[in-house]
Amino acid sequence: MVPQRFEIIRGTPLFADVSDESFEILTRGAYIQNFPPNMEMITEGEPADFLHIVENGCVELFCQWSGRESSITTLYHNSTFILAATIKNRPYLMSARTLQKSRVVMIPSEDVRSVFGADPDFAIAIVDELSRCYRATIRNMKNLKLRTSLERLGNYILKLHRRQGNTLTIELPIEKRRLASYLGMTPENLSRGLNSLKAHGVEVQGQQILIEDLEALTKFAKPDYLID
Amino acid sequence: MVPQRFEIIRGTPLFADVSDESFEILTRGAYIQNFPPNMEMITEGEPADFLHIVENGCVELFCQWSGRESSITTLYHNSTFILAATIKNRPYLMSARTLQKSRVVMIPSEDVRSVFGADPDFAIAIVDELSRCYRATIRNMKNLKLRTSLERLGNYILKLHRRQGNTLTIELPIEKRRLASYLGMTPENLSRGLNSLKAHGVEVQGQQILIEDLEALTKFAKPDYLID
DNA sequence: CGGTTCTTTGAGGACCATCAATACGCGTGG
DNA sequence: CCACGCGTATTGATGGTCCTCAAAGAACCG
Repeated sequence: MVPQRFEIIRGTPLFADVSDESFEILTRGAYIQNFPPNMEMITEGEPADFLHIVENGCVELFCQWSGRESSITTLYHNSTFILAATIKNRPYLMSARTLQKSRVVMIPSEDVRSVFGADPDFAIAIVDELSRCYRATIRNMKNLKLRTSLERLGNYILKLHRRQGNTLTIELPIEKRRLASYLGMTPENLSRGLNSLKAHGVEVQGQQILIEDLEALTKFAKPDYLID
Repeated sequence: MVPQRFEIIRGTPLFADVSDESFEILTRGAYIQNFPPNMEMITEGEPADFLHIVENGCVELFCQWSGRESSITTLYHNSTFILAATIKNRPYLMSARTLQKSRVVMIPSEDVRSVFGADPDFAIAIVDELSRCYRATIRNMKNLKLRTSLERLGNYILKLHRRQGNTLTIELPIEKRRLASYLGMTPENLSRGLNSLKAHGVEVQGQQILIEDLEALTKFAKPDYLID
């Protein structure tokens, strides 16, 4: 019955290849929690007692300093966080809050570390996941340092376009103020930025975005496979 | 005699715990190369055929897009790069160039991946290194997104202060234009920024920086253990 | 010592943040 | 069903930060 409850995460890359024994150890001390929207689940600086996995819903990782706040990334189903803190047994560097009602699996960090040492397949999966997240962060950094806010916005829209099956009508998955923070700009500036992109074939109506001239937008945003 | 040549890296965290057999495999196909200063060793987009380790000297990781360039980090002796690309067998996301005459060990990525699968101690060391780099990048990101350029500069000086044994006379380890790029600003702005920090107890003479009022600088920069 | 590169300083302008006010959207309760 | 209240989104005005361009000074190197 325990395996039953955790069936969903069993299929994710991080756990797909682990042995049944390992999975049993990992889930033995684990539990599942349902969070309401807008709930701060973890706070930066706290010890990383659990590895978290978003089973469904939506979780934002963000950070704060000196009264300011910035959104780092948004996680959806079957995403893990924050693996590095768990592995190194160090405090979280980011806080996490739910954006929607979310179901989250929590595995005690100790169990993760001990199975990591005992099961080579799990170790490989961990390294894979870590590398993936690391590289995603580097891409994010390049995006921030090499592009203007308008270019970041344009490429973000193109990324949504690709993710949502190359449709020209795109739905923003998060609130604009959070998107603004993620892109390193203010909500006001995002609003103006979306208007500026009209000159490059982008039309906006609320959460809907319409790409009227994909070629123009692409020419402006210059997406790059080493960033996006 | 092969172990002889690679004695220096044997003591670094990544290799300290691996078995002699594993180390022999890792170094069998490896070689050491001496690079002159200002030499581009690897270019982003290329396949990651080797794991690189800076044995001595100084290497800058940077990235480019649309004619712009940005410095990501600077590596000194016994630093590895770029591990994640090696593990995932993906193209480099960053380029690397020497800033000084440097001696670099290059281990074929295939050997790294095969020893990684066979030697659990090496796997642990890899995960440790990956986590460390990942967390460093997150800190970097927080620094960029949560602070103004002047605050970043102030905290950078404080970091040097700590690293150089809490002396009040600090030596900049890299050129100012590269520091500017690392901090996400232009050389002109860095120059002006250093002047602005006079108001917070910082005096500059060329590559030398003198902290005249540590308390004032600290009060201004507000260093944070979750960022710096 | 001459040439190159880096650094600094100044002027101007682009970009972006802040503040303020209005409009919009949405859920709640009357 | 509508009115209300709350949070979000937009728009305008303003100012600050930061980049660009240009030129002069300083450091480095052959």
